Amino acid sequence: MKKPTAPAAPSEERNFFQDVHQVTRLVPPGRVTSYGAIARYLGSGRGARTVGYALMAANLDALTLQNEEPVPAHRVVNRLGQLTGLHHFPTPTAMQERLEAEGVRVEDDTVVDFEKLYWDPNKELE
DNA sequence: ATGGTGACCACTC
DNA sequence: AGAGTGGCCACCA
Repeated sequence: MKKPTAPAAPSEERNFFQDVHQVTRLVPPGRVTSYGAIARYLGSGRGARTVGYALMAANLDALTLQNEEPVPAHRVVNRLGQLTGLHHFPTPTAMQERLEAEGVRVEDDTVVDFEKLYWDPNKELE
């Protein structure tokens, strides 16, 4: 058995993280989703904060994996469509650049037509 | 072990 | 209608 006081895998993510990464990868290009939607989809409901945390870890992980499929964290924005996490990207413009590269218009760090591009895993995937 | 923080959201007054 | 507080999950000191 293992030691309950010591983490089995410090570098490995927890169930929640893995789940968040999975859902984020399901987001189609040109589409955006919100932390709350993912949190709700996972059953966390109000654990949106952890979702954002997982996204950050996902980005760092993507750099580490490099060979694996990165997590399109740039497709995840807050409920208002704002690129709140752009500060945590490798570059402050990486998130916006990537979104625009996919056809998503970003103005003032906010996704234009956010509700139109909004991709809800609960509804789309269901 | 406890407290505080964090890419947030929802409810209540 | 606007503002304030709690809640959720995970990590760090």
